[in-house]
Amino acid sequence: MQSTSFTIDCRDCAVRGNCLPAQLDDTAILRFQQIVTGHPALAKHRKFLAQDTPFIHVHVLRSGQCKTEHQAQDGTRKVVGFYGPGQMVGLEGLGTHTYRFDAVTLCDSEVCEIPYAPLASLMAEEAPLLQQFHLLLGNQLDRAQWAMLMLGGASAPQRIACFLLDLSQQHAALGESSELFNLRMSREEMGSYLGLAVESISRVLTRFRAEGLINVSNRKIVLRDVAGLRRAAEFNNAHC
Amino acid sequence: MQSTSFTIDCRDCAVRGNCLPAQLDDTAILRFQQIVTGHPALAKHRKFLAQDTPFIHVHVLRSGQCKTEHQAQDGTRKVVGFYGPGQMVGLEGLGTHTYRFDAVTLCDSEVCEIPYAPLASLMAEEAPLLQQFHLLLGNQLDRAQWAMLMLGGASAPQRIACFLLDLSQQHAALGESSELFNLRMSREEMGSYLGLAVESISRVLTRFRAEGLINVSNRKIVLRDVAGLRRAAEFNNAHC
DNA sequence: CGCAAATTTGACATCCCTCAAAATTGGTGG
DNA sequence: CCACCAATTTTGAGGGATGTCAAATTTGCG
Repeated sequence: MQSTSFTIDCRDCAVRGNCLPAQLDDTAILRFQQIVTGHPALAKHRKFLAQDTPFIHVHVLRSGQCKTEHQAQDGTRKVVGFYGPGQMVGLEGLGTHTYRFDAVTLCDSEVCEIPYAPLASLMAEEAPLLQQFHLLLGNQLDRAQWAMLMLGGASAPQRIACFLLDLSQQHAALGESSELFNLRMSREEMGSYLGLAVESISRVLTRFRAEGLINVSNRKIVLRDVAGLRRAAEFNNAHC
Repeated sequence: MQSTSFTIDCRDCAVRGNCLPAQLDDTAILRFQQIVTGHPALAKHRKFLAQDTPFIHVHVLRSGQCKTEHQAQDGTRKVVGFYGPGQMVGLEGLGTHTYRFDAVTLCDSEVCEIPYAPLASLMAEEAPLLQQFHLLLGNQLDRAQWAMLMLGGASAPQRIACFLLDLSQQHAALGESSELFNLRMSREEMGSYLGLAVESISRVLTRFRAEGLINVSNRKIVLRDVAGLRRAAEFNNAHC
């Protein structure tokens, strides 16, 4: 996929506190880094994982953002998840030994590759690494099950309100503004993820603007009334 | 929750081949068993995990079946998953340190409890245990993401066809008939899980019967035309 | 500046939910 | 063992939310 690769330094990484080596001391981090492969930045819309290819590496976003996408036999594509800095991508391969989805960058991004076999060996020796891996894995499972609740039970406005609040929270977690941000994905990708038609996304966003909940101009979003959005989401769980 | 508990013997367990100690040799299994707590059989409709309580144990179904269920602040309940013998329940707690859902038996069941802390220590020493844990976790993530695809994109008949085929496969995996089985859950629970109204479930099942795809009499299901069901599912991925 | 892609808006169709009621099932006590 | 009652399931009628199709508008990029 890339012609060159190089070792990276986790200690100067912006997401160090949330990533796999979060709990490792300096000597352990050095061991960890030895099995991590860094790559030159990937351009926007680059596929870096291919559905149905063997699972070998755990991939972690160092910067940027990406989506995972399922392609059905009839060619239909559907977005399954969005991922930001510090998140692992492709973990469903742990069960099937095969990536189940394509992973595609939404903007220029850096992706670290960690071959699973040596990672597992290192986990056996460094307990904090094992803990952190399980923590991140548990979070992914939690997010997926929360998404199931949404997709199975929430109306279009509820889904979109939840989605915006979730984005807001993720931005906050990265130390960025939680009320003013740019969508990295198209309406079509949003709709695909939320199980809604592009037109529905557009209509609801317009309605939210008319109701004074948000400002939206193309991909620029301003949350004007977070409490109101929460009411619109009315999906009372810890995620929104 | 239970007044008594006792150690169990994994070697005579029906699901040994799929459970956590699947890959362990006899001496390792003995160590594993020391941290597992067995319990007397739970009756039907017993809650054995409570939403928002601290995550301490990994729970594994030794026999029977259960559902996990989310309760919203307004009291609304929604089924998030169904689990059978050999499957772990409550793993989303790995991320949040809190069970996110109630777990309730659908029929008389046996549940093993494994405290996570010593389990993690043992994983560090027994590599096959680590592998199996990650395999099962990966499978859960895979299932959840597959459910997202269904809930976000499939029609009522597609969801129900998928669901039946999935059940069929699970029964086959346990060495039972894949074409004749009993539903352990009510129409309401099915609908809640699939994001459909009870009435829709009923109507679609009746239609499937009229089309010769299945026989259904209350909770007794016979798959009469698996190929036809697959066509109805038309959700062309490895799960159906 | 110009064109292709993305987004918005409008009109209409459809699937599924809601409400209502009948039929069936399963459990309980006589 | 049977009768009864509550809970579950089925069936029917009608409405509403969201998808589909079509076209106008805006955006982004060369």
